Amino acid sequence: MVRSELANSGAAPKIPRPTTLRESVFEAILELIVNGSLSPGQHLAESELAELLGVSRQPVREALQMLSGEGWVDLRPGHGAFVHAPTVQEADQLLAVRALLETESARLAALNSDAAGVARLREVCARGLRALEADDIDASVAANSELHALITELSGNAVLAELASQVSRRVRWYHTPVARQRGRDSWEEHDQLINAIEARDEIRAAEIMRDHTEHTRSSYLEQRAAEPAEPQEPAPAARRRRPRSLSAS
Amino acid sequence: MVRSELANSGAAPKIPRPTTLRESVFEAILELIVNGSLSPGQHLAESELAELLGVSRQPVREALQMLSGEGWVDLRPGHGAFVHAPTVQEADQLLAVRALLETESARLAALNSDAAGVARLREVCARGLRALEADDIDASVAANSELHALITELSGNAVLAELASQVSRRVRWYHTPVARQRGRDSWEEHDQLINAIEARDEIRAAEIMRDHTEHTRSSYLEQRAAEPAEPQEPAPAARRRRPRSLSAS
DNA sequence: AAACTGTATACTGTAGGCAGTCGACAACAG
DNA sequence: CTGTTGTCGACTGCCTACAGTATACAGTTT
Repeated sequence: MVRSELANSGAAPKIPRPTTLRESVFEAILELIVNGSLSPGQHLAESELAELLGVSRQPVREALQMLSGEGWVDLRPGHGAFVHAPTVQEADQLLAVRALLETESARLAALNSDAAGVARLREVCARGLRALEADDIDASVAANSELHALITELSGNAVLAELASQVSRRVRWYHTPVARQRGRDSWEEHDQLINAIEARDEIRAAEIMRDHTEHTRSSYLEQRAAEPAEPQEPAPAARRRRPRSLSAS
Repeated sequence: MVRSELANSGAAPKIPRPTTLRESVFEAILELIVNGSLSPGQHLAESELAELLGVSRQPVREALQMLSGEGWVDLRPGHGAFVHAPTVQEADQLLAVRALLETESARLAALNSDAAGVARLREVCARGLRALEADDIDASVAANSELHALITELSGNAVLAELASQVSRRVRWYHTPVARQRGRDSWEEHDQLINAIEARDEIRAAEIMRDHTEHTRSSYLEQRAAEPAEPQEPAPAARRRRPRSLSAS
């Protein structure tokens, strides 16, 4: 059954399917949170976001609920959405979970990966190092995320990869400012990790990844210890009324 | 500062706070999925669910998005919601993740738990055994879930507990029919696990939990192997039009 | 007879609107 | 002056309505 000539003419550019509005809004708000335009604890009024983004309240509502599902905002019935304010304890717990998930990923990756996978790992690793040399922090951080994501993908466990991805995004938010501290060491550990994966040494791969994630964890805790204290008061949960300023800057 | 007499008159019946409608709808649909009224792959039309539950489409939409976030339904833009149809591979991966999370929970619980926690564990364990003696499968399964939830709680890592809880709920859905197979063994393993936790033996606790979850995993795979094949065709993703029957039974 | 095209139908995605509720502030009583 | 109560404002939660779009069916053409 020769369906049609068009079907075989591959290279379908996949017409720029306008994704649903709620997804665009989701990305937009997430960006505002990650880059700090919206500060933790801040109240998010649907109407204001809607006006700011030029859409109606409905897509904003749905986006906020998606964000709530991934832990970016807290939804208090009747009160609306508040940017999630992570406590030091919670950040630490999240880092612990990330360590667990990534360690297992590395172990499985060592068991399952093939030459092609290793090649991809090396490529990303090289890219990260180049970014580091060039003092391009953003590119370095991005490459770091990409490398970890790739490892979880190579684990062959999609569920694990999905979970690790979510956890990683939040971790990155919490400790982005810390990232610039440890660059060189981090990429050397990555290199050793790839070696272990290539050698199919699951024990060593897991070990290196555990140490690696523990390093970033302790580095995060040091950073926090150096700071004065919790920036936001924990009890009143930041109920300030009328923030009125969503100025994106 | 004596606030008021009322504040101290404990035993507040906590007026039946009407939770938001979307949460009730969420629970209702989840129940329909878990008990099989809605079969995997089935298309869920918002209007029908809305009419069935006596609410408007809006809360249904929001509930469906919550369900999508936890992996119960798949949301295809422009096409609506479909009950998630887990593949054998995915179920296996989920069981692997559960094993990972619960093993770590058991390890941490062994490190952190106190006498009170152990006492609660023993209480639940005893309850589960009684249910088993009485051939009360439902109560036994419930106690099982409760026990595992309690262990994750005792781990002291709330993030880990939250993740484990979500994963467990889905696992339970997948292998509920399998549960009745291994009852006696399961509760004996639980008993040993509690002993290890009480003895602060993190290594052994983790070991027992890993074996325990691996047992249920292999038992699941055996069950699936005994069955003919995948009940639903994977490719067309179940696009059947007009199911029209949401008959709850 | 087979395939293509036009039309009808039904569902989703989004917008707008209304009632209920919560918090804050001000007036009032003790 | 302190504690209480009434009123106002604002926001959320939900419902209804409309437009856009994908699917199925039937009619038409080759």
